[in-house]
Amino acid sequence: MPELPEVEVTRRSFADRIQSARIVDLRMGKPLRWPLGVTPLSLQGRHVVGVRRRGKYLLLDLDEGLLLLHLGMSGSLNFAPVQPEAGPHDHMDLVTDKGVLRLHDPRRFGAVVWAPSERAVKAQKLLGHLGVEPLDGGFEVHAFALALKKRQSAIKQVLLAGDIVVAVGNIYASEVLFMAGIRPTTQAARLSKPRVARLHAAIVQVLTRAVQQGGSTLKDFVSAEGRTGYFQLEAAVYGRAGAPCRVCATPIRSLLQGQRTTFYCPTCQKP
DNA sequence: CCATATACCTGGCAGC
DNA sequence: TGCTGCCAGGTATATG
Repeated sequence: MPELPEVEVTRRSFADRIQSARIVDLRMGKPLRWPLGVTPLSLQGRHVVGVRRRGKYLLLDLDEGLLLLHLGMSGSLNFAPVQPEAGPHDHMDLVTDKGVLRLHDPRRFGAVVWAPSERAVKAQKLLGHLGVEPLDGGFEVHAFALALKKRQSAIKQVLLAGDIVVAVGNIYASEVLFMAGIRPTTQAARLSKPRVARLHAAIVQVLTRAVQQGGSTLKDFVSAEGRTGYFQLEAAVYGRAGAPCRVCATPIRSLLQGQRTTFYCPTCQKP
């Protein structure tokens, strides 16, 4: 579910409301991707200092240590003054004096991990080799082009790998390549400088627009205040195999790349 | 170092 | 109606 826009929309939907909240309790449900790494009891009395995003991870900074949250494929957060009794897929309740932050995650690919510091997070090899943030101003065309020159695999898979630029997932990789007019199977290293520049601009534009639209709700994404996203309504190619291209009416095609489905327009996107 | 495959887990849906 | 197989927004890890 959650790529950069969904994670960012989620962050914005509760960051201010949980700011300075005091942790009363932490209740964990079924096991997630990794163990919490600390006893929930020891978090009682800590305060939430801020909520940041790094790639698709959310970082809850506490006055001592931090909680690292990941939504996996099917996760969503909800922040409300009071939560009803937890259902079978609610696996974390962070109870604070300002409200309860609940993680709902049917597939349990998500994670909640405590670390004493960001240095410790890296030591646990969690936020290992993440690339640059595409919307932070540190995303430079020239460095992007240089990095792509070193990669022989298909551009779609290089974008998904996230070690050059983070947080572009399976939906937005297809969308970004459509906007840039680039065939997803094109070898990254073979892209000309002007085409890399178009791709760079497309990444920034598509992700910015998707955040504005509240993310994409394909199935069940909702922000922490329960809002669905609208970007999927304007998706050019994702999920539209067989449907006419919105630009040239050629039927959109799909293919498998590294076990993930890719969508593209064979006319608008050149190898 | 690089590239690709695999595992994790559950629910929804098409097809029989 | 009920079963089976396949698909789904991610990513650390193993393997070549």
